[in-house]
Amino acid sequence: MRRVVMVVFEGVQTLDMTGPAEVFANARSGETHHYQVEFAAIGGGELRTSSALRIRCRDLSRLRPQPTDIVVVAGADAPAIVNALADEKLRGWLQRAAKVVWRMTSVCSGAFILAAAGLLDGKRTATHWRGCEQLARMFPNIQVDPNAIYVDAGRIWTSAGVTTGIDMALALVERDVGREVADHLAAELVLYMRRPGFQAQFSEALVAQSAAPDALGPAIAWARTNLARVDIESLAHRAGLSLRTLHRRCAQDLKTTPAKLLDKLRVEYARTLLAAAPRSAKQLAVECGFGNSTRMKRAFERELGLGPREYQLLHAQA
DNA sequence: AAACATTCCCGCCACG
DNA sequence: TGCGTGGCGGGAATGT
Repeated sequence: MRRVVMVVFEGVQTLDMTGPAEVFANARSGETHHYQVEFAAIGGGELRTSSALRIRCRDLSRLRPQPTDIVVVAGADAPAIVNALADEKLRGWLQRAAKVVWRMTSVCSGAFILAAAGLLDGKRTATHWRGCEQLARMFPNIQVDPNAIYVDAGRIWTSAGVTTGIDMALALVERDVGREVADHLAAELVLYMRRPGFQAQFSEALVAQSAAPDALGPAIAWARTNLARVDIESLAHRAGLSLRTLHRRCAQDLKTTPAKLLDKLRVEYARTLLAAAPRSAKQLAVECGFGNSTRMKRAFERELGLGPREYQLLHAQA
């Protein structure tokens, strides 16, 4: 039986710790549990999480890292994470543990703590999409992968935001114990779909809309529900902009171009349709506004690095 | 696979 | 003059 050490601190993001904890604590074959979960913080005692939940935890300083341990470092929002980063004892413990334990992992902004302890140098890393740029700036040696849900860098794993910790934990269970147990767990937790590590962590459409000021936002929202019809011209019209200005606004506000934006929305929509029910490539292409399956295939390859067919196969498991 | 057609992008300039 | 906009046109990218 492995021990899972959930490393927490004052103000820790509740789901970052409870999500993975739930996965590990419920991983079992018949009556046999595979993990024993412990919550630990420097100093121990009682602390408050982000959602005002109070938890009682062990003193991390007194916990001796074991070769079979999995360590999970949770994340937090701005003030709490900064305090955690500054905690020398915490960093020291993590550095010592990293040399010993089976796996060192982080959820969300927990990656900042691992980074501050120097454990991510030269490693590919995932973190919350909002923190990607900052992580890359603060630690230039780290290869931040903004698209990953989680990253398996050998003994060190990092996951993106909040609920992605669950996906990572499931992947770890699958690695340790096997596919069956992981699948069973996913079903128990009523997960809609287990996500592979490389799937984009957020909806392109939502981000595009929130980043787009005034008339462009609603126009994008409209485009999303009319993908079978829109083209660049109608999008511009809808936004009340000329083609030229639409190009400029896309470049400036969304760091993309109109054609690429539409392709992204289309691919994203295709993915949700694919997840909902099987359909022919031709029909899917029409529904998403690609028109034909060749164009759709190319767009998929550009956006995701794999075609619709492979994408579908990959998700058939769930 | 290669030639042909279309669409897209962006520098440039004129306008208010 | 400064600032944002719209239209033009050609070369690049994409699609057929």
